[in-house]
Amino acid sequence: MDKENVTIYDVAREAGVSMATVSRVVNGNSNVKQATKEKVLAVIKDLDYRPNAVARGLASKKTTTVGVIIPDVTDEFFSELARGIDDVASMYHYNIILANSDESGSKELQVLENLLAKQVDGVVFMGNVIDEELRAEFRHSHAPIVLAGSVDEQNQQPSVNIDYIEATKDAVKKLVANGHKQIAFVSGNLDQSINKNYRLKGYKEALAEAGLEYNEALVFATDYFYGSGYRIAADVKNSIATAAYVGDDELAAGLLNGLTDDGVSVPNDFEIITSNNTKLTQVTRPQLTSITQPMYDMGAIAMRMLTKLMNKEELDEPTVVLPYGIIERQTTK
Amino acid sequence: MDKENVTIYDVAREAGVSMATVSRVVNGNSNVKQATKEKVLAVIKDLDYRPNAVARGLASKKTTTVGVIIPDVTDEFFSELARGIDDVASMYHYNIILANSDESGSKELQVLENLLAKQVDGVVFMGNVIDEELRAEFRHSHAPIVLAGSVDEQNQQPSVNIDYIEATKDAVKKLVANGHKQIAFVSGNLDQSINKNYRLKGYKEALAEAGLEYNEALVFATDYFYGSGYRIAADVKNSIATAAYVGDDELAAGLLNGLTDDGVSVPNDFEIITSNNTKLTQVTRPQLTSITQPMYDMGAIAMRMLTKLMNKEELDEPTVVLPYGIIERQTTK
DNA sequence: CTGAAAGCGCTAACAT
DNA sequence: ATGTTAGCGCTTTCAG
Repeated sequence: MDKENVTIYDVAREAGVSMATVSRVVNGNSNVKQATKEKVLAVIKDLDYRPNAVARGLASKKTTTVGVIIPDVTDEFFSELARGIDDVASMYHYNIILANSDESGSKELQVLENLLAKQVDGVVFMGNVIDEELRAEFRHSHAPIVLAGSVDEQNQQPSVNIDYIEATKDAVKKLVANGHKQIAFVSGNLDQSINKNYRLKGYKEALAEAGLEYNEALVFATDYFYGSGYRIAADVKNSIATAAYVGDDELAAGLLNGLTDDGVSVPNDFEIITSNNTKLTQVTRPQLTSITQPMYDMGAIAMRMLTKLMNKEELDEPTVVLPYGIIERQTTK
Repeated sequence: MDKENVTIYDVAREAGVSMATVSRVVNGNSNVKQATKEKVLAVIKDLDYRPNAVARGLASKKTTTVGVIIPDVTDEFFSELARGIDDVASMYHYNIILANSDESGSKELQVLENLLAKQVDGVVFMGNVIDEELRAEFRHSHAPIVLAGSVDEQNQQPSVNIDYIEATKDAVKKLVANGHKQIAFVSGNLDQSINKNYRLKGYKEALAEAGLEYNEALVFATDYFYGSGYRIAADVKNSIATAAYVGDDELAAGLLNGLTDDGVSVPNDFEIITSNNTKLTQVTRPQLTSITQPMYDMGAIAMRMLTKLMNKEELDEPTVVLPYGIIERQTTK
């Protein structure tokens, strides 16, 4: 029942040509007479020949697959990026091996080694803490690696991002402009440099420019879950804050609902501005005012850059910084 | 600069043994003297040898990667499934090639052929319309294929699901029990058999059992976007419906908000029950009452089944039907 | 317990 | 325009 797989050799024999010729027509090499080409094509169809990509990969040293390391596919922010990546990947005839890392350094490292062992032609990495070990693996890698929606303080890898410092700063300034003096900073873990060295930095800069003092009691760091935001609402309510900048939409949704359920009226009693403009921001009531960033495009562009790198082309700009915006909805006045 | 890749041959030479022996220690074959094993391991570490998975795949005819066809990673329902799949895949040392299909028959087919060409050891398929061409490819496939969260009317493939007919029926019956006589059925495209032959069927059965007449004017079929739900709200409001069963959470969230913004008070004036219990259901205000289904587990179990199949083991049960539930939140009384 | 050797199915010079 | 011939880096009999 398991009929033998038909190989390039079979079609060569059947078509009365050499393997090389078959290989040529399969790969669209123009150096083949029209007549032979047709004959070969006919045999291919007849035998239902399907080239073995693994063999091809071994011989050509190209697998036409790229690795994608993602914190969590279930996270709206990253899944949007992943979609952008996959769309342009498939446009260029690449497949993606997707691996969840949970932003765990050890998993990221192990997964990366795994991908490299599988001879991926390149990888796009998403994750916000790049330790020395990982960095070493990046350097060691034969395949190009680009970062998407992920900051690298040392800026050694090609990457595509928005300016997180400025974006956060703008968001906080908006709150300042609305008259707030006590603004909470709510984010994920401060071990992640995107939170500590980018968002928090932008937050501080905005305060400084407004002549407001930085107060650690207004910094709430947790994780990225809705429930965490909901739970932290009580603490925020009990603080002296009258508004909050939030680094993640699920967190913001949780905070908003927690506050609302606790009798706080947003935006009348409290204003909120969040960061990613995912679908969630339109679902909550009131709808969340948010920084906007082009997640899909970030993924798409990162992948496009990767195709160039894999093709040994020069990058015009190794670090692309995309524009962000702020969309005012109903959690700010 | 591009230092030559170190191959199994290099370590064999360096360790003074044959390639076969190196291969044995790399693969944990017990037939190696402890001393030789240690020597080889030392050389491997020394040379930083990394086995080439592509070569391995060609020689062994196993790639330890499985294909995953998903309608859209960005869809919460499917991304949860994907996470379950990836987690058990990595537990069994498989990687997944993830491909978005947008439920387009032609893309699904093309992607499947592609995956098969890459010699994946198996595939898990998510998608709700399986046409004859695709089915033929399934049959033709050398690699086992299991369906996850996707119905197959002909039930030819191993699959894991919940009982969509019963679940929908229960949901609608709940609405009936709450006194409703005019219940709207809101879903994605009726071309998808999950909507037409499962959900709608369950809906009709519930009506029939309640002695209620089926009324086509109460059937609203659109797609799976929040905006579509929001837009359709007006039509629903203008219909004679006093409650709705909705086949998708984004759609339900849209409907809910559309209705609310239009002055309809849920659940007082109108009740809603949705289907997937994704994160969204807790974010909306009022929170959505929903059918619950174990998305993550469905993915995990599907992948677990696949590992058995790839291992030539028998499946106890080719069609696993997981339990569902209904969680009452605030869009029903 | 270890080695020799034959592939796995294809690409890529190099000839012709 | 087409064929010959080496590999690609590893696994896997088969011997010993």
